[in-house]
Amino acid sequence: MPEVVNGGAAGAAGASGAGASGASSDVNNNASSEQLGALSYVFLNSKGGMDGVDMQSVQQVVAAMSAGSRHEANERRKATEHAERTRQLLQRKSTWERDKVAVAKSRREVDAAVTRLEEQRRLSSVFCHVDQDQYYAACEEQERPELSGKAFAVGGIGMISTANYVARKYGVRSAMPGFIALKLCPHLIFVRPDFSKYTAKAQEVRGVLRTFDANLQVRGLDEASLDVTAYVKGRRDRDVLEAVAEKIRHDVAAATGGLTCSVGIAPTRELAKIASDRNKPNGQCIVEDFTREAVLSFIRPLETRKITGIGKVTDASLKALGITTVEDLYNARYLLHGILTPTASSFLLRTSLGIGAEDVSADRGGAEDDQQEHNRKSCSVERTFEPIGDRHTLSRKLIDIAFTLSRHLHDLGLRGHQLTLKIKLSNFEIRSRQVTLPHATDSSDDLIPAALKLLKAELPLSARLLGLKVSQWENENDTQVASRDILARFLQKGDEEDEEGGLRKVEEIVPSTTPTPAAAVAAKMAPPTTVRSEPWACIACTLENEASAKRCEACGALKGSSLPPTSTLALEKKRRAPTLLDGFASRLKKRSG
DNA sequence: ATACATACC
DNA sequence: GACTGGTATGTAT
Repeated sequence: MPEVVNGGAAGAAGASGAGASGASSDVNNNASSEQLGALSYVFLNSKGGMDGVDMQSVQQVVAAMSAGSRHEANERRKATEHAERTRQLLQRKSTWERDKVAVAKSRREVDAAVTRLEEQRRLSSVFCHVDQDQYYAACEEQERPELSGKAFAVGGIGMISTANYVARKYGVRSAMPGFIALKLCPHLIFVRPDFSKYTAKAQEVRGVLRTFDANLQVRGLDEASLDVTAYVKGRRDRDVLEAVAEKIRHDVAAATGGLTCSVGIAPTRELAKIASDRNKPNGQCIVEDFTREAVLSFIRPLETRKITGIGKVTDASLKALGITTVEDLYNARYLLHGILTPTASSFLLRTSLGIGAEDVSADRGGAEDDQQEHNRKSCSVERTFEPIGDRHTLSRKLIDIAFTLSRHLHDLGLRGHQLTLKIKLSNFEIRSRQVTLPHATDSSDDLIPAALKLLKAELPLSARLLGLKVSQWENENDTQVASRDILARFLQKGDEEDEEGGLRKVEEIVPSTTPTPAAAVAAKMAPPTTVRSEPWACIACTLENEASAKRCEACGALKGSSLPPTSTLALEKKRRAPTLLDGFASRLKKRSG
């Protein structure tokens, strides 16, 4: 749904304390890394339940805890890139401003677009956004009443998923590393996440919400967007809508044994979501009344960061252009149209008018509108670990991931044509490599060799994360396929015993006593005493190896068994990433040329 | 078609 | 000391 404005973090200045003062577009940051000073982390954005928090001192703790780390170094690297892109953005701004022809053209086009958008504005629908409060934490507290009133966080020392409201008073937030949270709140209790619990509760909640809109749209485990137009029979009186919001909150709490949620009601899904955040927790907000004027006065003063789709980076770019609020966004519409991509500028224009994506039916190709199930487009598994440079160890990790992914695909009844390897280097740089497979698959027999090949091409390196993603489903247009495949697999169940342990470690998959069928066959064909020049398939990772190889080239397992890894020096290749703003420049070139 | 960046929960 | 995991999408080449 959302777009990307892209551009620089630059905002550097703003960091923590007092916002960008006069902020008038003179942002002359030569962003040397020392000048960047305080880095901007997502979890430093004050959010619900953090009203009285001294963000200044939270910021200091975060900075102190991060100082000197590889992660911080990476953040600085990114900040420098952002600063450069912002510089280019401002450059293009001034070029555009001096080009009177371009400015005039922009005016014509945007004015026409605004007219068109206003024609499409619909104020007759009633949307309701439901957002569970501190969801994971609420689920946990329900089962462990002794946590009540105490500061706790769902997650671990590495990363926090959800902080309860008590912990938030200390500045602890989701997406914050646990060790930093612990510094902010020394008595913080960590609770291990239990997703099956949250999923089960989410189903209960959805059951309730479906009585208000059978076609609700879910967003993660703790959010849903409802079209309650039919439920309210088209009425939009304030008291009717307040009553609906109250009923939803009441019904959800009743059905879940007390889980609370916050509700927002508005003429678009986007506005309803923003409204739901206003009186959190356990509150509700109905946008004044369903008129153009009410909508505009609701959004105009909002900070751009409140808009779903405008994240940290985009927000910083907008700030560099002197844009802080939605009103600023509207006032800058000609400029934005002139210097951003059409997708980005039209998203921002629509947003600044408070017009919903659903009103602009052209986007979605109206016909296949309300598909019952959300169509998943990819399935992925990724794991973080202590930095590893040894290629055999990396291969084993990757094989484990492939088995897990295979099992997930299998459970979903999906087979894909595309395999993507994701690598996070030990310095936090992210790399991805993709192949198109000869046929759609969900099998580890296909995934493992392909994944290992992708990895091998990148070696040597030292990584802290590996991930695999499968996408591009077979028979995308055939909805029958999935269920047919599930049936097929059910019928072949006997063949799948080997696969069943997809989660087991490689070492467990290769018991040294019992040779796999492949190894047994290999043994018959080539007795150990004879050195036969036959290629062999590695038992551990299935890769075909040269006859002369004594060990698997990919995973290092000894021919006929698995083997402990040997170490390899970690070298990280240096690559130049093209930036989005480079692209803007070339697009402009095309235009004028 | 592939690689990278941004965003959301 | 320590900074996630899963999915979608936009942009460039």
